Amino acid sequence: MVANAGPAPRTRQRAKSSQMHARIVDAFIECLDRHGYAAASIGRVLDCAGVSRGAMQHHFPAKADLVVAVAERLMQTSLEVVAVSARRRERVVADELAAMWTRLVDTRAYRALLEILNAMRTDAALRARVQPTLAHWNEAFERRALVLYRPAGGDPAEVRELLVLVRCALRGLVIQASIAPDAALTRAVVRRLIDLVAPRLLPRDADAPAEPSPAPARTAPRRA
Amino acid sequence: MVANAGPAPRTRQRAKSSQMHARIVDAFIECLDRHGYAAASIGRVLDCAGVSRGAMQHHFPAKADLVVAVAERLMQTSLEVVAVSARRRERVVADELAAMWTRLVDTRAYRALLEILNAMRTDAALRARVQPTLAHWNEAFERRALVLYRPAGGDPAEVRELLVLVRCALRGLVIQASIAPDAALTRAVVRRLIDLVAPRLLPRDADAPAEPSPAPARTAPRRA
DNA sequence: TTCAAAACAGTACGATCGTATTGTTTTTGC
DNA sequence: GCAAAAACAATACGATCGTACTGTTTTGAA
Repeated sequence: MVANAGPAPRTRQRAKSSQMHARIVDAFIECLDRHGYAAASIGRVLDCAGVSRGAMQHHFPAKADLVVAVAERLMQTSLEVVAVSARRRERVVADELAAMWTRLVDTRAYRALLEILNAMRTDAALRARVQPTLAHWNEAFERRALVLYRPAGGDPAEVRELLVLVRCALRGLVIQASIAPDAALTRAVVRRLIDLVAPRLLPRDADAPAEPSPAPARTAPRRA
Repeated sequence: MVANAGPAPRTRQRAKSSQMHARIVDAFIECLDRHGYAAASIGRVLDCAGVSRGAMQHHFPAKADLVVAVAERLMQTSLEVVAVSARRRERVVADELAAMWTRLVDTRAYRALLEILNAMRTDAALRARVQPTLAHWNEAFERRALVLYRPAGGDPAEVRELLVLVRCALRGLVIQASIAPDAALTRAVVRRLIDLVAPRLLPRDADAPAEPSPAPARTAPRRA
């Protein structure tokens, strides 16, 4: 529950504290990515971060606190990544979706988050604690999406459902790419997904016309 | 490595043995689905199956043996499910994809398999042991797919890539549906996926013409 | 019938997990 | 400067994990 955000640490103590806090969190993220949720034990995180057991106990009285803190930080980070990616002026839908893979999903941070999300499936207590942040995360995504895109088919639910579909597909692709590494296939699948979804999402404020997409985009024209 | 398939058990001993074998495997699958990979400990499986530690030791000397056996059984089972689903005469692509969700993915068995697949991401030893079966599994899927479907775009790689996309999307949707249960949204996303993919997969042997798909299928016409 | 092997049962052991506990250093408010 | 609190360090403990080990029953071939 320690507020990590902001330039807060005025005193010297809080500076050291939040620095240690960040070291633990970063180490846990790395352990999640490299060893998975089950093997991301406290001892391993301690070794990875180079901190003592007492420090861990002080900042995170229980392991669940650490997991929740990391989950919340990862979700916040992912929102920032998406925001940065959208602040660009180009606004080509296909490029934004492609960036969603390279900059957001195919990332150490997202793989770590995926481990937590998957753990939430069977851990009711964890699910209950992360649920609020997760809901806020989803809402933020959808609110942004509805501002940026309008459905090609006219159905207002289409944007939301398509973006859930994209997220799920990329999520599943992370696992696929990890257990059967085939970079060419992975790239091809991402492109297929984009070719299918992008024509149905039209940019809302036309700073640039950016792909009016009258044609259903047959066989991946290598992007316009 | 005990051959599970076939009507083999001629003797009384082998009958009992394979029965016990199946009980352990089934219990492990249920534990994987309900508690996740990390919490699917031997003790829990023992309680769930109601067998002794000695029996477990006899049939599966190490836990990895159990995991591998279960992974292989689950993959084999999923192949059978797909085969049954394809033997029907209707051959409507959209229906087949829909069945892939309800009969294959949204299933206790597949959730268990997903736990193992996800564990393979970070467990190199497990990945190495399951890799051959996994490769065979993927090949079988793709071979069948290439027999049943032809690409609407002419690109022969399209069928393979689209089916990988479908599998990944449904895989990610399993997690989504578990951590944020919204049955309506889940169904809607599955339908969106089908509406996007089905028009690009044409049935090969036209027992029935079954959806020639000249129109790109705009807003989910509730299935033909 | 006999005997060895398979099948199962139950206990024991070392390792590791998460957490509680106690002690030491550093920082801060007064 | 000083007491209190925060921050960090280090050890200890109970629980659980996976596996090894020893005993008992059942089975199949001779």
